[in-house]
Amino acid sequence: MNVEELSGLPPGAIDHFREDGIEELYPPQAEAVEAGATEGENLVAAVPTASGKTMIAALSMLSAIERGGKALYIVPLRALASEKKEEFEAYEQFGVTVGVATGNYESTSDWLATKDIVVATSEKVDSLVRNGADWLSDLTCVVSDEIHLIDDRERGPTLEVTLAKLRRLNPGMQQVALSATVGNADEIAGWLDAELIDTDWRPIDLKMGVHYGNALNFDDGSTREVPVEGSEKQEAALVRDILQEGGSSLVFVNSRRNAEAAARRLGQVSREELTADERAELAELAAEIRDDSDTETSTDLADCVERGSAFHHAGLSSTQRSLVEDAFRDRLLKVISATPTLAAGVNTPARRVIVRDWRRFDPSAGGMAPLDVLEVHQMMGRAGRPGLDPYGEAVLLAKGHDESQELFDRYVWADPEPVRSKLAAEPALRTHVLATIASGFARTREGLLEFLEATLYASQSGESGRLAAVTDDVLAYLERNDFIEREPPRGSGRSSGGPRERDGDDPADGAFTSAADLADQSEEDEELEATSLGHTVSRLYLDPMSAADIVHGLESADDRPTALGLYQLVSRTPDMYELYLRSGEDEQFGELYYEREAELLGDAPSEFEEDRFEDWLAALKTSKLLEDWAREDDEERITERYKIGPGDLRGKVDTAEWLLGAAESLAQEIDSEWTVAVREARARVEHGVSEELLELVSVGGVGRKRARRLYERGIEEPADLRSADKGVVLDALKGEKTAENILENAGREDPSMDGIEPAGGEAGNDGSEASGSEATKTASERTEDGEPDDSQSSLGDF
DNA sequence: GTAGCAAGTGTCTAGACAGCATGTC
DNA sequence: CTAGACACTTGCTAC
Repeated sequence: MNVEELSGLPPGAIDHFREDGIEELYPPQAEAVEAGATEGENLVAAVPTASGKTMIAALSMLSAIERGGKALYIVPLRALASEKKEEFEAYEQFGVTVGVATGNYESTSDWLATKDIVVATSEKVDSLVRNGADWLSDLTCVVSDEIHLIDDRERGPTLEVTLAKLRRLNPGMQQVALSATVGNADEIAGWLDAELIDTDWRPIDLKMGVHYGNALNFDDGSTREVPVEGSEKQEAALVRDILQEGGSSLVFVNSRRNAEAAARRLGQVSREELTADERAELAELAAEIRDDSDTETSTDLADCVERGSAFHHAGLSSTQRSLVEDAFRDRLLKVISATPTLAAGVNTPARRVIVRDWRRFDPSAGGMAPLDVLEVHQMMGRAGRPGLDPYGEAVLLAKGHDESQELFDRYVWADPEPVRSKLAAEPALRTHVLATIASGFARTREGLLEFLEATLYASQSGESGRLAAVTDDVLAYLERNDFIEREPPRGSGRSSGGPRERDGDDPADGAFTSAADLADQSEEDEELEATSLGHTVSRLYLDPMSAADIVHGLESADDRPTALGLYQLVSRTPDMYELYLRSGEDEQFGELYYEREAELLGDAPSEFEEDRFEDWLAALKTSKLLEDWAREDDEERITERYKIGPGDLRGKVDTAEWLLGAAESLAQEIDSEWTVAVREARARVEHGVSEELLELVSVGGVGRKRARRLYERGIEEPADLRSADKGVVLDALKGEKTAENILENAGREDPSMDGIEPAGGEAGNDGSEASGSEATKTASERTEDGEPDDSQSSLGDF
């Protein structure tokens, strides 16, 4: 089918596609159009990665917009949200507007309301539903990308429930679901009342094979000689082999350490094939990486990059990740060894994909467990760059003949697993049952069960017994913790009351009144209603269990909680991913625990309950990390001390910021006297500063480093910036431009630095030696009152 | 004495969404 | 039912 034959798209769209080099639709795309993609029909497209799924979505969304509607594109990752946004922004030339909504990415709901296409993560959509964004009921087309992630234990239920809610809000809307090829795409299509497009078609051929000994055997029967020389590893031989033909490779391994070690070794291979120009460009890239963060991870990565290889995992900072991805896409980097981050993330195709490790440590399995077929196929699907490679190759590595055979059977010939809903797990239901009640989608137990009937889980399981049983457990939990109340049935004359407003007199609750009215209101049933606390928890997007922990912790505090106490409180919450205790650290943190026991909120588990006590210490470790951060320790020092990467540190700080923000709202909600303490702890984590710098850091352009330098020179609050000697300010802030900018932000009348010389430094003031040593002293060697503190430095440096 | 290597032993394990309101060095 | 790569240490040999 030619693009010219498409109808129902906004004027200009077809020209745009043609300019983009698109003339003929791929077969799956043509199939989608025939199935009614441009006419508002529901579709499930289960097709391989990189075979034009986005185009199917685009055709659906654009035609929906042309009919006067509005489209939502749901993605699993923030990085994908920005990738898709950029892709769709090309449509602005023919008048289609695009907005993004993720947790850390701009945008008010009002602003999103004006956009034709909104790209958002599934959690963000869920959050928007909970917060009652009006525009959600204007949607006429919803696309769910990577819908097979519904199978994911943690995040799948969110997608599932959110889709069910969106369908309820907009009964007639078009649903388009994009999936990897999975075992049961037909079931998903059945659930969504959608036409199914299920095909293995790819724009470039994919040859799958297994390397063993000196031979690479492919699924099409062909063989390629790839000898392994001397003590080198199989992957090294395979990378060299394809690199000599000008092809890049992607190596998937099962741990960060393996990724780093492999990248180091593969650098020996890639450096052999570099041109002088490439060497120069790589040196620049390496410098950029070193510049981004001063950590061991950065140095190691930069050392690899100079040789044309790189590793990729979640310990990298987001800047480093995109630097690596971009350079690989530009064919500057020849090989990346990666953990699964790269399989699910943004598009980074390679000529040859090598799946080195097909087993991964899984404590619940008691050892190494084989990866899912779906996951291995996702990695393999990264092989083949459209327009650049004649075909893609995906290779598994076997050490023996038997293993080779096993890999063919297990992964090459095998079909991916079916997608199974994980909704009936208690943690998932705990969250979603509360949200469903709080946002008015159900107001009785029966209404709740009826709502859950619209999920994939129900359509898969057939019997609702288990779901009902878990729901009852969850309801009991929510009631026990004062998140919901059960009320005896009332007469049918009762005003509906805002489903999200506890002070029930607000009758109009915007778009959601209709949703609420749909809820079953049988007069016999007792009513379920979210308490004010329950509404808050739902809107804050907290796991109710986290909220309960926080509330109990705050209530148990007799004295003003310290920052460490609050950090530990949020760190032990299910919403904070645990930092894990290394060998010997149980003792170190056990010691720290006895030292600071009094600061911790709530009751510690007994030491005889080993697992729970260890979790408690792991949370203490996380909170110590946060305290170090809020004490102005350097990134380098923290990453080294906790053996983590810059990306992990950012992640922990981000999560803590979010949870402490939520804790502040909860503190207010329960009228805790510690609200201010929580706010301050949150601000300290947000900016990474000690208490005395909080004021300074509120000035635009002043962060933890600059604030410290100003403070050391006697400028202790924003008002001082307005009166301070400019020379001193300039000395603290270096660049004139920066200094002027900051003075302006502080509200100084005349911020100009013209003709000002930096003051201080060696010259003048009271003893340059004393001030110098004060300046170089790391913050951890200071205590709140400025005295040196022996106990901290001995405890601090493990 | 020491370089170089084989064998033995201990360690440790993927990822990443969310509130709210704006901006580090 | 279920681990295995890496990094570091020790021990041996050959000069």
